[in-house]
Amino acid sequence: MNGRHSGRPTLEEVALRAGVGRGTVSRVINGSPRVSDRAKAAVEAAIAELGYVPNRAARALAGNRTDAIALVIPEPETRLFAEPYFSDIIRGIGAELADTDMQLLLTLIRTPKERARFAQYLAAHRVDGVLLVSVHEDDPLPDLLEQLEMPAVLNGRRSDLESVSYVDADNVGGARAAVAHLIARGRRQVATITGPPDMYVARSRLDGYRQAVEAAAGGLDSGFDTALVARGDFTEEGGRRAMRELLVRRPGIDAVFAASDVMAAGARAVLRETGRRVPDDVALVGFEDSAIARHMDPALTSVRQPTEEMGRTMARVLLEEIAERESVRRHVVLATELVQRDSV
Amino acid sequence: MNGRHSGRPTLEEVALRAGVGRGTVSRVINGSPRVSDRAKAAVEAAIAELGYVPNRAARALAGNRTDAIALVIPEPETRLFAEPYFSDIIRGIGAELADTDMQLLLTLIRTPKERARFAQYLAAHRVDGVLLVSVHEDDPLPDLLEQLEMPAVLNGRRSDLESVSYVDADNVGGARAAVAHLIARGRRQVATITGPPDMYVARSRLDGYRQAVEAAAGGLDSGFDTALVARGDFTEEGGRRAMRELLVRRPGIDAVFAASDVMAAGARAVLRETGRRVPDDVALVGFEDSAIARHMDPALTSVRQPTEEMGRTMARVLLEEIAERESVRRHVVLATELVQRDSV
DNA sequence: ATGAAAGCGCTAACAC
DNA sequence: GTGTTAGCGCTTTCAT
Repeated sequence: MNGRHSGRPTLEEVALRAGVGRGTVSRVINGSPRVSDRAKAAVEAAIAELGYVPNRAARALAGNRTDAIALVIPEPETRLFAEPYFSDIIRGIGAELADTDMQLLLTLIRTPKERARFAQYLAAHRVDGVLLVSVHEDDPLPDLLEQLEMPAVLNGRRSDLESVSYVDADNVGGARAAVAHLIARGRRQVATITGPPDMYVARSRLDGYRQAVEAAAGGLDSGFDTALVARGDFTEEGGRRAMRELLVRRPGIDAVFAASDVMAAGARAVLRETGRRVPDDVALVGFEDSAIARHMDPALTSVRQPTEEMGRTMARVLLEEIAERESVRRHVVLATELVQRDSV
Repeated sequence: MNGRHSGRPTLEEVALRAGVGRGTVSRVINGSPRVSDRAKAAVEAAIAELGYVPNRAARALAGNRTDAIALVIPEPETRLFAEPYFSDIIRGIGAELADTDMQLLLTLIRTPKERARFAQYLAAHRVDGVLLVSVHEDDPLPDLLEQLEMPAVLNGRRSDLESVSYVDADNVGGARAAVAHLIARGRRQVATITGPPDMYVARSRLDGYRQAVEAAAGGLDSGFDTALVARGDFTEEGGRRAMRELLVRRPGIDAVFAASDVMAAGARAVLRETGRRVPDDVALVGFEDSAIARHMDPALTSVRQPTEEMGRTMARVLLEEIAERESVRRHVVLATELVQRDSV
């Protein structure tokens, strides 16, 4: 008998008050159908009167679960992936979790050492599931998760054959729509600035560009032309470099589709420096990962991703995976939207 | 005897392997000095061999603590407080927590109902401490935290007499520096766009403005003049409205200090619409809560807040409060920096 | 349908 | 110093 008692009512006290056994109280709390209405009512009354709140730690210990999921954010990416992405995703996750009593753990992973530590966490089953954002092709975490049979959902995928559940934006479709838009407006030399080719998202957006170009038939000066493709790295400086390259290779360019709005910002700066009017001389459409496009130039057309919805969907999918014991992989691709804010 | 055993080694197995009792293992894990070097070595070896990781739930249950802290974010604010603030704070907290084995719980609070639910969490002692951002004057949470004697740290304060621990930026000093800068550059009619007067941060920035104006003596056309003070609400539209008002009241304004960069953006738009050149005709300095200033106009001077450091400091202060049992309140004010990016 | 009882893995008090 | 033991509050058989 020690004085550790926290002062909060326990399940046992509820049972006493309701005049039932602890097992019954537990069943009521967990919504078991095997309780009489009478007992259920008594228990619920007792819970309300006592202001009983189950002890999470005890539950976790006895039930071998944690009622918590982790959102893993590779630190280097939090800067690159511009900020609204980050908070939109979190908002979405939060919205989905609101009615649950799942908790959201935020895990920033900066170094391999921290990754190792997180792997320990996972192995020790300290969370019921994991949400991963900005996953790189060579990220070891998804495979680890799979080995551990830990429910997990990625935002984006590592490749076409992604084996782990994921929620992704329709990058191909978004890019295609953007380029088709430019072509429909009469642009005849549409270039593109891509992301690093080892990122699936970059390849997808390039695919979309290519599809639109190839579908254009005679609407363009040429078919798919590698001279109109410049490689960026999703940074503004990368966008600048790519734009300069493009202007050297094809000075007559009259439109650019950038695989990210940050690169679009870089491209825009270069275009202006070289005396081109944007969007009149050279129209610019970017994939909107951040809100930079909006702030930089509220009139710029861009491909909007449903970031918050991605967050919601990720959480929903993860909860489903946790609920069923089997690991059925789910793949969800959400539509993007071409937000036309200019009259190019 | 049931098959629930998770497969992970337990403290007991470590004890067996090391040839000591469970108590000793526990002492080693928790860094108690009351263990012989011999025993300690044996235990550590066993831990390494078995790959033992303590079970958090069991620890929490037995030790009546959770090794987790919550970061509470009032949902309505996440949009208002522009995004980089948010991720910088989190980055800072994460950095500070990295060497700890504290977990960070993210709690979005959207509605009074959710707040009530969170209060339950707190009462049930599901976290060891709480970090609060963007606290309003009438927010009931800080007082609740105090009643519960739950360690807590705010970012910002509700008033001069804040009773809960807080970490804040030097709003008065930052504003004063900004206005002094404008005056030093020869501006003679410096206006200000404030935030809502029921927010301490807004009042502080106005105080700084006032101090600088009053210190300027003959450097300005007039002393502190309420006609040069327009009220905004930290939104861009609010900045616009305030700027229009100011131009009606004092068309000769040649400088504006905005209490946030979002409002500065609004003001800038209005200035340009009315044919003023920025910064030549009217110089603009804003408090940089977001990175909007940087993106919108990389050359704009602004008052930079050490957001990431605020996050780190908040976490550090909270950990200290948790470590000592007494609740000593700490108040930390971090310096801001005037980042001069133009030559106004 | 429900009470009793056996743990879940750990901490901390207690004895030696 | 170290082993032993009694819980922490809950879930989950197992009887009944």
